[in-house]
This record gives sequence, C-alpha cells and structure tokens, in this order.
Amino acid sequence: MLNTDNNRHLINILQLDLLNWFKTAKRNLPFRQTKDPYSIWISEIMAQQTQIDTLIPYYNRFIDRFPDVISLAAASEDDVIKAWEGLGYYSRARNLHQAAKMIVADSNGIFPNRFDQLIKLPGIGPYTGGAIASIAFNEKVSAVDGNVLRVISRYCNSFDDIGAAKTKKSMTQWIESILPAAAGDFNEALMELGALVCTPQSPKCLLCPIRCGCQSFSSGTTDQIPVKKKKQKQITKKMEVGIVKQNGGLFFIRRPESGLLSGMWSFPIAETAAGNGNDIKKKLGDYFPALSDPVFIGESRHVFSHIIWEMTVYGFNLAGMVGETADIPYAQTAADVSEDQTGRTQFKPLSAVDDLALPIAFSKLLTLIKDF
DNA sequence: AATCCGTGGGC
DNA sequence: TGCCCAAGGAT
Repeated sequence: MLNTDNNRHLINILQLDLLNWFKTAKRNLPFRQTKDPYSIWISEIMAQQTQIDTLIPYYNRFIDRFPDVISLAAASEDDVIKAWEGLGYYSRARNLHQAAKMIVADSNGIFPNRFDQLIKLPGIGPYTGGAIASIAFNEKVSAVDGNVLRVISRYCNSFDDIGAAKTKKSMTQWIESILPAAAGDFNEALMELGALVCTPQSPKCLLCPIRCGCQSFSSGTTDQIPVKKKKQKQITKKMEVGIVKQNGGLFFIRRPESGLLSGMWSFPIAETAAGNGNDIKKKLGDYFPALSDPVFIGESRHVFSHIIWEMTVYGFNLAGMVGETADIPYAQTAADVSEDQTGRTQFKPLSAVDDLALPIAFSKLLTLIKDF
C-alpha cells in the first residue's frame, strides 16, 4: 500500500475525484432509493458473489414479498428458499431467514445499527457488515469486496495476493485510515468504479476519474494486477437421474439439510460409473418395491462452482406398488422408506412443479422430460 | 489456509 | 468448447 503521509496528493485524488465521479456516474439501482437497513441488507446478501444485473429482479420480488424484517421472520423457510430459487448459494437464504428471526426475537425487530453487532448475525461477514454499517448508518468502516481489492491494488501498484487473509487485513486497515466522512458513498464509489471502469479484463483506464493518481497505470502494470491464485477446476461427476411418474405426478426428493443444494427439491439422482441406469434404479429401490427397467430419456450437463454433473436421465414406471393412486402421498404407501426420508418425498404434476424450490440443475430437465 | 457452496455472462 | 469472474461467508 502507499504510504499515506508521503502521498497526500494521491490520497486526495482517490477521495475527492472518486466521490465526485460517483455523484454523476452511479447507476440508478433499486436499493439506492432507500437507506432502510433491511433493504440494504437484502441487497448486500444477494450481491455476494453475484453480479448486480442478475440480482435486481430477485431483489424487487423479494422486497415486495417480504417488505420488512417482521414479515421475513414470520415466513416459512420453504417460502424464503422459493424466493431465492435460481440465485444459487442457497445457504444465503437460510441465513437470511435465521437472522431475521434473531432480530425479531432479540430486539423486537429493531435492526442492529453497528458493525460489531451486524457481523454477529449469520450470513453477515466483514464485507457485508461494513457495507450495511457504512451505507445505511454511515459508520466509518470499510467494505472490502473483490472490486475494492482490485481497485486499490491497482491504484497502489500492489502485487500482493488478494486472496490472502493478510492482504485483506492490511487493505482494510489502509482504507479505514483514509476513509472520508462520507464513508458509505466512498465504499460504494470504490465498488462502482470496479464494476464499471476498473474491470478485471480490459479496464477502461482512459475513462477513469482517478487515472492520474493510479500507480499501476503510470507503471504500465494494470493488466498484471490484481495477483490471485488460480481456482482449481471442477471435478466431473457422472450422474443418473430417475424420473418416476405415477398418474401424471413426478416423484421428487428433498435433498439433505447440509451440502450441495441442501434442503432443495430434486429428482432422484445418483453418482454412477456404469451409466446404464441401474445405479439410480437401485437407489429408487429404497422407495419403490417394483420398478420397470430404465428408459433412456436424454442427457444434460450442469456446472457448479466446484463440480460438474454429467447427467443421464432415465424414466421409470411403477409396477406392483401397494396403494398406487394419484391421491396418496408416497410416504404413506411405502413400508420401507427409511425414517429420515419420511415426509421428504412427494409426487407433483408437471403443472404444479412451480410450487417447489427446484435448483436450475433440475428445472432445466423439465423440458427434456415433458413427453415422458 | 483451503474447501465448500450456484448460477449466468463475457469472450 | 473452456475458462474467468461476480458487492463473500462458514467451516
């Protein structure tokens, strides 16, 4: 980082010119129409590892559906997860709901207004706590996200690894040492510059309001910064998906409460080596006494942050099932469903699948199976 | 410190 | 294709 005593003029550019630029260049975003901490909170949780353009329709729907912390706390977890469907990183929604209940129980719905209180809530870490505290309450704390790490690294011509905890810590302290009174605006301005101008690839340096102070621009090193380790690429897993149909209803299983897509609804799915449909048939045997042989339906590929599923989809028909009718939930008819799966399965007709919180990995199979 | 945790967009 | 990245947090 730059020595702030010997570089007063560079610090002035960073503070004043950036804030002036932000006044006119900032985007007109829905969560910039308010200082309501609840709304800021929702937007910041949604913004974690998610581009702003992606989250805007989710934000508008979520605020409409759950306008305040009381209504969010009173909602069912299924309803909250459903509102999050498609956004990914679903533990964010669970933590949001949990935190809302804590705020109502602990302080009668009054939103915590200090950084050190905010970061005690589930889902709120150093970045989000700093963002809410500075934007909603103008507390003098920094909010260091990926944009800020990139912008400041370039401005100071720093080759420190931005993935290292040590770098994040020193960056946070450095920013707080130069933080102007308008802390919230300054934090937002750094992020906005990173999103619109000081982008990861092909930064628009000729349009940059603080170019004349930027130490990587004058050194010609902007494209080498920030320094970060490569992510390791995803592991590919071969999967079999089972589509079981009973009187027009499709069979769904709720996923376990931890791990990938936890708590979300899914089609039965199993990892496989052979890929002939028998692995998923074996798993379905835990639920159904008799099944037809697998019928090949199609293939699909889904890329997660750390896993790739190569899915082959098979259809099954029920045979010889006790009490097989359209109206009886399956759990009531299966004698051999294990205890922990009770109430975690159901049949839904294609027309009512929208009731379930279904991850994209499965919802994109719906067109594939519509004729099964 | 290194992993796990989704999805969509850019090139 | 593939590879990078995005207003990170929890463990």
